[in-house]
Amino acid sequence: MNHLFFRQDTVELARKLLGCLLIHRTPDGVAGGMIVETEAYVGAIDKACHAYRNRSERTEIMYHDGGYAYVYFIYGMHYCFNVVTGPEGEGNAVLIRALEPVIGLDLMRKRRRMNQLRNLCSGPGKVCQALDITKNEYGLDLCNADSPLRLIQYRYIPDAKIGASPRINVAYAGEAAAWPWRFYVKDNPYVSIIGS
DNA sequence: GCGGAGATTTCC
DNA sequence: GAAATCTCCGCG
Repeated sequence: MNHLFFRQDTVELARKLLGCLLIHRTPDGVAGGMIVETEAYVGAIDKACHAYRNRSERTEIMYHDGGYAYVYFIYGMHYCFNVVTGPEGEGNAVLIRALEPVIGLDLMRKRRRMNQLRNLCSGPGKVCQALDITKNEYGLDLCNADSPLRLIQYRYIPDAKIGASPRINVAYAGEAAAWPWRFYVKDNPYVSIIGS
């Protein structure tokens, strides 16, 4: 995947990223999984987006060309991983909310102190803990074949298998709170909220 | 400087 | 249902 791919419309990309593999290589080994749940955030119009009228040191990477990693720290204890999308200057990103574990299962189990496969990567904070993604990964180029953090085409998810819903925990965002910009693979047991 | 709130997870 | 826990931002 190259930067051209990530320059597409952000909501469209949130759908297309389902079925891709996210892989992180560290000195401990390689870990990764298939993306099964995403959320789109669009800076120009979306009150829930960190880059909504808020260009700062923290959000700076969101304004770059698509295909870079945006990682932020939340609630004093968790990291969340996003893919920057769209052309330069817009402030868009797709939050990766859940993976189906594929590579490095034992490494992820160890990092999560958890054996149950369904609880390894079923939430944005869990994904970062299982893959050891922290602020050190902020700004990494996801398109570079030599990068330790990469996105790779893996499975094609047909439209009929894609569900949509409002995004999670953005009630404060006014009318944007109701926009159906969360996407997930239907009937996949590794999404963060079962039954939706 | 200070205070509040947050794209979460976990356990009671 | 609430605690844990910290960084950033806005206010003044």
